[in-house]
Amino acid sequence: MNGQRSVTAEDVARLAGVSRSAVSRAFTNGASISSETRDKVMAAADRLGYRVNYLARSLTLQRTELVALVVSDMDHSFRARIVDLLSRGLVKAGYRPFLLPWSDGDDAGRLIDMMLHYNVSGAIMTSDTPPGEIAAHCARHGVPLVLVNKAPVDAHAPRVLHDVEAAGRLAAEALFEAGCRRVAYAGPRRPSYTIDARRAAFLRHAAELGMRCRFEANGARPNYAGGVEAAAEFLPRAGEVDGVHCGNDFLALGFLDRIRSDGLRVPADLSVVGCDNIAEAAWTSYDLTTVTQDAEAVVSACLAALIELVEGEEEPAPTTVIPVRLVRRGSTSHRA
Amino acid sequence: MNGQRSVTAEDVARLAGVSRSAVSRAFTNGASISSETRDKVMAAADRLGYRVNYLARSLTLQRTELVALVVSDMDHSFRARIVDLLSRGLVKAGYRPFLLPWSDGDDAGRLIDMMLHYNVSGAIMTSDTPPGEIAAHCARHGVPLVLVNKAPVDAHAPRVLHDVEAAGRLAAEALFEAGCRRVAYAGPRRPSYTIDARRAAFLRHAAELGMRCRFEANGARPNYAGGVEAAAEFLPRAGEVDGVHCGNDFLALGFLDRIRSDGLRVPADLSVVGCDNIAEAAWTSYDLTTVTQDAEAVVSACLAALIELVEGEEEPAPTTVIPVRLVRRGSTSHRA
DNA sequence: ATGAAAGCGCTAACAC
DNA sequence: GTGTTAGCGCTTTCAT
Repeated sequence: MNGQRSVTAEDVARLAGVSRSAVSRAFTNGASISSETRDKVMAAADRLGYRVNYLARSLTLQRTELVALVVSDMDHSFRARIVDLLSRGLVKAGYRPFLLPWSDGDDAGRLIDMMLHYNVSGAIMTSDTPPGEIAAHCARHGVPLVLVNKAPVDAHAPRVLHDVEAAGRLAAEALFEAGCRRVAYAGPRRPSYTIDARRAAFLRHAAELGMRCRFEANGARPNYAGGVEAAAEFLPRAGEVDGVHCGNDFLALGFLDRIRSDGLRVPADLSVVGCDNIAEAAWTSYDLTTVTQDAEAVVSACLAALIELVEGEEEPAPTTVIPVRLVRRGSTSHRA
Repeated sequence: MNGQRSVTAEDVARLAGVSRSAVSRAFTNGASISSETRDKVMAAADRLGYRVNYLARSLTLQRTELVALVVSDMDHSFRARIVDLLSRGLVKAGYRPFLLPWSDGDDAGRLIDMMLHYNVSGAIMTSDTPPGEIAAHCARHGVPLVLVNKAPVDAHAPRVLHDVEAAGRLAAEALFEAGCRRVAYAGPRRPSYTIDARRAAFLRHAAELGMRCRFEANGARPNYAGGVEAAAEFLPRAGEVDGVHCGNDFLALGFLDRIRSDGLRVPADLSVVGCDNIAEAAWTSYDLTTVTQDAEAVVSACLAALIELVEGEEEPAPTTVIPVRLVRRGSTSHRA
């Protein structure tokens, strides 16, 4: 099935009546070649359907355009969005995204193997489950790596993350301004760098505003099901508080659904604030007040850092913090 | 930054005191080599951190493990799921997913260029916006291609799709069994192969069951916003019907939210059936009855077809239809 | 079982 | 500006 021998520069050269190198030059930006021969080459190439073999080229060039995209939890719509934006940005910048899915329990060694087998010129790691150990491998083997919303690692690798400190503060302020004075926090049991950092900031700022955090409720993972679980743990003590901050939006939505089916009204009985501003948060059934994480800004900073790392002279900033802002919706009461 | 010269088979050979070919053989499955020399090679390779350069290898082998994943609309969570499953499946099967994002208005030529530049050994196209024209290019250049949930194309390319006929029928039956007799259809204006085919099947089966379809309402795209738009168009005539089938779940959720905020109660006033069974459909706020499309089955059929195409002797089936089934939830009334 | 040598498709340094 | 030549890292006959 896969028969047809591919057409090579040699074939084109023969047809155009020039040398192999002329063909190469015709396809190399800024090579010294007369427009006349270039035209001849291009015509021949067109006729034969010739395409430069980038794999062969990368052999001589000692570099590829491949960039590994290490990603887990694609079912999280925020992550899917990031991957989408990243891959588009990479292509636009002349790179080719190479998808390396990561699952809990995978072998970090195999992952780094793949990167090296294919000689990727860089890698991007998003979501916090892939172990930091991978970063050390990348560093050792000279693979430029950028981390997105991930914990710092021992190895030197630039990171891009949204402003977790501000996010926690904004969540606390939003509850405060909604009139809340006694709050709680609902989060995942599974550790997550950004969620945990945000939680800490939230608790600190809540305390500063005089809103003591009465208790915390947990679900297993930072998704809808985790929110439902956290709500179940929360409900018996619901009367003690008037505001809740949830670890992320997915969790908040599950939390909302669960407490509502128990008869609690939002925001009358309780104000709720999430984080991420996923598309679903804006849906009428939820109308969730949340802290927005600007995916496009995160991605463009990430790409800038990677490109600087790969092509640039200077080191990119070790950490780029992307600003966040509050999106006020119906899940927090509006005080006059 | 990207300094370190990569270690080659030559280096390993020297350290192990053997020839280059011995090294190659040590890494080639089923090559004739004594376990003694293999051990020597492996030890040296380990010490140097040697990895076979697959790009160089592919030059001699005349084939790569690269598979292009042409994907658009990754913000659709169902698509993200498919991409996730596909990439994991490909990696497991020894292939490497190469992500080629597609946006409306992109140039099909550039896309095929990339595939050829990198000598991909196959391609998978999901979602129906990328033009069928790409398939013709693939065929002409001998790139094995599998289509997922896409319209048939002129070029010969195996397709995998869920059973649209059954899906339409199940939706009609679900409404009928919920007691509906006068129904409507809400869909996107933007054409979509699977959605359009499902609509046709739905209308036909509804008629057979004696439920005349009174009218159709449309939104622009098959997403939440499109559902809201369709609902706006629907509401003035809401009284004429007792059941609605929506083009897909995302659209159904927007539709639900919009009609509910107008005071309509589901399923008391109206039963609603979607299609896809996205995660959100199960959320308490929606509890949407829907036709489930088994993403895992779709993906494994797709991979099987691709692998058969690339490695196999026989042609895979031109079309693989994946069964669907109804998931009954709260958006349709239960009759005794 | 092993090494030498040729060649995969390409680019670049070197002569002219 | 153009052709010739060497070489990128690898696999694979072909001898031995």
